[in-house]
Amino acid sequence: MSDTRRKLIDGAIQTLRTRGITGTSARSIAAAAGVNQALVFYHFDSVDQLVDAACREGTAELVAEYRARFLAVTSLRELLALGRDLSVAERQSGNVAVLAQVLAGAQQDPRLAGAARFALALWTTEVEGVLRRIMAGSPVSELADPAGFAPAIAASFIGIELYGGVDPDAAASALDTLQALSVLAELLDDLGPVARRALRARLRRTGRGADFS
Amino acid sequence: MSDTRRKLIDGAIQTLRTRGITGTSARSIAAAAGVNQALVFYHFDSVDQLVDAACREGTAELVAEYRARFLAVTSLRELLALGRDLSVAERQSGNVAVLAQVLAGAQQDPRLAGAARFALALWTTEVEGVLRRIMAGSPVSELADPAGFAPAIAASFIGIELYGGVDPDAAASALDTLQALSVLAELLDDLGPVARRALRARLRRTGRGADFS
DNA sequence: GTCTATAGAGGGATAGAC
DNA sequence: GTCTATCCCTCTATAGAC
Repeated sequence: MSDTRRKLIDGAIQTLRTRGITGTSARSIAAAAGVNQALVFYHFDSVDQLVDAACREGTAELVAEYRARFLAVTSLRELLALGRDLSVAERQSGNVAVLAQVLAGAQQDPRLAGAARFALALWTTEVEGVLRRIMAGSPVSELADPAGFAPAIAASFIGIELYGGVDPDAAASALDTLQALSVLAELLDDLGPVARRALRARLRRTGRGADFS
Repeated sequence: MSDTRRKLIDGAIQTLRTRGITGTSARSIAAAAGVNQALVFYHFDSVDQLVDAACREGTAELVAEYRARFLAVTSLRELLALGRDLSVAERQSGNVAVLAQVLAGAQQDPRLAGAARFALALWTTEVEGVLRRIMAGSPVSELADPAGFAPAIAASFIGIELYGGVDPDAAASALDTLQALSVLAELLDDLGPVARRALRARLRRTGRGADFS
C-alpha cells in the first residue's frame, strides 16, 4: 500500500478528530497529511470514499489493538472498565470521536452509512463475543441476550463520547454509573439460584420480552 | 416574536433533520423556511446563532410536551418505555436527530457546544427528577445516584438514535435490552432487605465508587 | 505519481433599494 | 422587515505539465 495513501488515511482521521465532519474537506485532509490536494482524488476518487476508507481501516486497526484486552475480560464490570479505559485513551488519539463524526454524517449519506455500519459491527462483534462468554450460565441471560446487549453497550459509549465533548464531568459520572450498575450482575451471580427463581417469578408476572409498556 | 423568526427556526430544525449538520446552510434553511436567505442574517446575525437558537428552543418545546408523561413515571421500566416511545415518535418528527447533529457539530464549535450543553441539560434534568423520585428508598441507590445516572440514560438514548440511522434493527434490540435490564431494579426491590444486605456485602468486598479496575 | 492551475458550484455575509 | 445583487471565500473535481 502506497505511502501517500497511508498519509491520506491518517490525515483524514486527524482532520475528522480535530475539525469534525463539517470541517473535513479534500483541502483540510491534504494539509493534515502534508500532501497535495489533488492526490485525494487520484487515490480515492472522492472525499467521501476517503472518509469511508479511513473510518473502516482506522476502526479495524483500533479493534485489533484491543483484541487481546477483550479476550482477557471475565466480567461485565471488567468489560465496562475496558470501555472506560478505551474512552479515556482514545480521547487523546481521537479514534472514537472519528466514529462518532462519521456516524453523524451517516444519517444522511448512504456511503458514510455503510462505513459507520461496518465500524459499529466491528466493535459490536467484539463486545458480543465477550458477553457470550461471561453471560454463559449467569442469571443475567434470563433477561438479555448478547446480540441485543452488545449494540446497547456500543451505542451508550458513543453517546457518552459525544456528551463528553460538551460536558466532560457529566460524561465521566455517566461512565462511573454504568460501571457501578454492573455490580448488579455480580450480585445476581452471588445470589445464584435464589436470584434466578425470583427473576423467573417476576418475569412470569410481567411477561417476557414483547410488551413492557 | 416575529413570524419570520419562527419560520427560520422551524426551517433550521427541518434542515438539520433532513440534511444533517453538513448540509445546513443559510441558503438551505431559508429554502426550507420559504423566506429570503438574507433574513437569516437580519434576524440571527449568523447561521451558527440560528442553529443555536433552533436547538435550544426546539428542545425546550419538546421537553415541555413530554413533561406530563415524565411526571407520571413510577418505575425505571416505565422511564425507559417512555424513552423508547419518544425515540420512535421523534424519529418521524426528527427532533432527537437534531440534537444528535448539533452535538456532533458541537465537538469542534464552542457556540454549538453551548447549545448542546443547554439541550442535554434540559433532558437530563427531567430524567434526574424522575430518578430522584423512583429511586428513593430503593436498594438501587446503594449503587448509583440520580445525578450520574441521568446523563448515562440521556447519552445512551442519543447513541442509540444515531445507531438507528445506520442499523435500525440493532438499535431496536438495544432499546429492548435496556428495558429488559431494568427488571433488575424491580427484582432488587422485590428482594428488599435481603438484596440490600447482599449488595452492601459485595460493595464492601470490592470497594465503592473509586477504583473499579 | 505528483504537481499547478483552474473551472464551476455553493457558501457566509453585506450594501443598498424598496 | 424584506428584497436583489454582489463580493469573496472555500469547496469538489479535473486537465494537463512534469
